[in-house]
Amino acid sequence: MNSSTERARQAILDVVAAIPRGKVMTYGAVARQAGWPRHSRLVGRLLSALPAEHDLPWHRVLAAGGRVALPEGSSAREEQLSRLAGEGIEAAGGRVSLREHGWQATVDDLDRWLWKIGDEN
DNA sequence: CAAATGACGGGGT
DNA sequence: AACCCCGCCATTT
Repeated sequence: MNSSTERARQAILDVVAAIPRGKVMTYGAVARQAGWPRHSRLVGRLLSALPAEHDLPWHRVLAAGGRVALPEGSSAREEQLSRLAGEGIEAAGGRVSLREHGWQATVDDLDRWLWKIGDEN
């Protein structure tokens, strides 16, 4: 297995895991945040092949413009819409308002999460 | 090794 | 807004 790709995988999944409830990020934003610009396709590829046991908020990752990428009519899409609705994210017409729910992690946000700082603050 | 394949993105029409 | 087209990238044919 390719080492650099493996590092990218780790970084990308970390970013996805850090997206707060009620917030969303696009594939491109996740890739850039992970330090692998232009790798938006890789983000989608990884999310499409997640291990059976995972607690990643994959439903918070959307295509450019806030569009739900999963195929129309697929059960996976329904699952995503359901999960989004479950946390107050409206996806009318298969589209989420990035202005309302778009999230850009700050360095501090990531550090706080990575080191689990602020748990009792 | 060339071509095809995607949970993609951006610009142009 | 809806398409189309092309660039992008790891994998698979």
